[in-house]
Amino acid sequence: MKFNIKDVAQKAGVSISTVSRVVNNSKPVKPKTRDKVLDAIEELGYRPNAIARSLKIKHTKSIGIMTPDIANQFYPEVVRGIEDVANMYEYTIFLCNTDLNEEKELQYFAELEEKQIDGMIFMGNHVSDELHNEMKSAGIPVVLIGGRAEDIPSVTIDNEKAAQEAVEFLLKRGHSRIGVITGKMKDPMMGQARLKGYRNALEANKIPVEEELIVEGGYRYKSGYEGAKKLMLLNEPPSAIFVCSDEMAIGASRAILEDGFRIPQDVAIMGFDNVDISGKVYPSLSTIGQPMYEMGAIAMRLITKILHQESIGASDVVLDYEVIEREST
Amino acid sequence: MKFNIKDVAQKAGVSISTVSRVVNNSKPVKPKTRDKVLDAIEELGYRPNAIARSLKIKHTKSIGIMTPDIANQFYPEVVRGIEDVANMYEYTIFLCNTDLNEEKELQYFAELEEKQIDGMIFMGNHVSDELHNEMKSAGIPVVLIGGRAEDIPSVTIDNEKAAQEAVEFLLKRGHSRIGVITGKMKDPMMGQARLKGYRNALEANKIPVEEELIVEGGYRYKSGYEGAKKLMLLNEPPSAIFVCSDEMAIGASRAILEDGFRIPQDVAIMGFDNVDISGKVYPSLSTIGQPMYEMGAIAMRLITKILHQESIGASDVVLDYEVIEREST
DNA sequence: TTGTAAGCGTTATCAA
DNA sequence: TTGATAACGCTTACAA
Repeated sequence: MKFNIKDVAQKAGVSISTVSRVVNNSKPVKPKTRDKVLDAIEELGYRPNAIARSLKIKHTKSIGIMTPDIANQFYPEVVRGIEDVANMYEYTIFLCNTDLNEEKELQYFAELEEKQIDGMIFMGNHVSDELHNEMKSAGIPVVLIGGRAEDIPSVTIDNEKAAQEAVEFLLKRGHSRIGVITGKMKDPMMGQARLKGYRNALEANKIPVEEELIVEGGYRYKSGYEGAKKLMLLNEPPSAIFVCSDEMAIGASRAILEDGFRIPQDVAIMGFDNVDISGKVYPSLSTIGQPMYEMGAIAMRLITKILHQESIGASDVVLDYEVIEREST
Repeated sequence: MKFNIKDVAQKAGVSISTVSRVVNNSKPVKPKTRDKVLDAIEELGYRPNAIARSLKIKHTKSIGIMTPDIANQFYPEVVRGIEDVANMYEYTIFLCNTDLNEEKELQYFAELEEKQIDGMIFMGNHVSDELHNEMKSAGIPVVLIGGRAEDIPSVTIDNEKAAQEAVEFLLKRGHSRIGVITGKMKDPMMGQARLKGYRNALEANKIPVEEELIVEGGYRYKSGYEGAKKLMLLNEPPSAIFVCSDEMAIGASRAILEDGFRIPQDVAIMGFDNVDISGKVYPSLSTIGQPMYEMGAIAMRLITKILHQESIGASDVVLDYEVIEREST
């Protein structure tokens, strides 16, 4: 049996307003009547209906998260970061998987907007024009993680600079013939920016960029595996490879080991992300550490700040990365 | 600017009822007036308010998921399975991380119940009495993944049998001194059942169970690492180790490799779960494959069935596992 | 300190 | 085929 505020009021012999007042602690209530109400609540096992409440007060304490695929190594950690601070502020989160599909992004956005979410955190490699419109017109705070879009707060790292440091790290270790397995080139951050960093590093060190050393990957294991195979088949294979995601780097390591090369003696591998597993595999992966948990936590914190109209300083927050040296270099 | 059904009605010059009818396609509407309404909707960019709708119709098309920690290797895949079928049936999911903490479980359950979720999928190693009460009295379908509780539908695999097969697999490869790194012993499935399977296998093969070969782990990498170190320090170390989760198995592998042993020549490793990464690490992990995605998908399917009152057959569905042979054995 | 009543944006019943 | 209107369960002026 499900009871509502009216039942409680009846049972306690008071009006529904006073029940509301004790439930929300919103106005003083005489201790005695408060106790009566509390007893009634207890006895009936009353649970307030948050939907009805939301309808009235016009917010839901729910926020949406759109992630390309929670089953990918990178996202669970940031979602955890989001959820922890969401929970702290008593928000609860809707999770959506978009598969980077614009249709799905749009459809989910509409769905969540109808459900009156108070805010939304978006991860994806690009905000389409249509989605951008939706975001602007929805009238709720949106923050991006790992990407940028006009007029929308974001939390990122400096991918270009990080990538540059990654290959400079390799350069300093004496490598001069360095391959790269990139992200998808249509992805501005994971694709373009990181490749740009690679080029920067070589140019800054007066090393000519050879196109044959650049192979386009994606994000997943398989493309890393294939990319490395390709690279090692070159007449003059690289002595080090900068792989633009850890998952690909693990694939690349496997390919290299299979081909009978040693890591890092024959070829060094530098990853990107510092996904949980990268320190645990053998050989453990040197990589660029992205503060995934923090990115999520900060994004969510941003949302709460906007919601509470605390001034938010710079609305594009750029977090520090770190270069992590492990066994693969 | 946010518009509601009234605004649309006004703009279209009809009553709100007919707007509702065209929005929901619930009753015939003359094509001409339908068009007027559609135009108004378009023009205003009207989005129905699902909260108001839910208040009236008494369901929300939202379901809750409680997971110990989405950042653990195992869960993202099952959550993905859940979400995919949820999406198919137009449900959207609330995600919660409990850290296996009973307080948090209870608190989240109440929160979601107040938000009027239509159903709930629970993952955790145990359903406390209090939570069990809540589940029964909430009046919504609940299904468990990876665990059992009285009167609550569940989807699992036969952990005991799977574990037994895992060690029998080792036995058949000629190992007779087999160590085990267990899950937490207070966990009925990952802890108790899998250890039971280990004992069964040895007993069935008339091999005495030696307590020194049994070390209690947990779930994470570190306990696998430490467990293996301990085992390899024995006067007579095992020639194979059955590790009750892949993440621990990866930790164990690392420990063994560090100690200068080879896998599988000196010691074979058998994991459990078949987490995404286990086929990608080096050496790749032989393991028991749990159909994680399917577990999620089926659990969610169960929810929709109950919600639509389709009869559900057996309410405890036990899925097949598979023993996967890779490089570590 | 408490109660009455209006209203949040829908759906659905009933009449027209 | 359409329109008034009463819920749905709550919060919040306003009055007492």
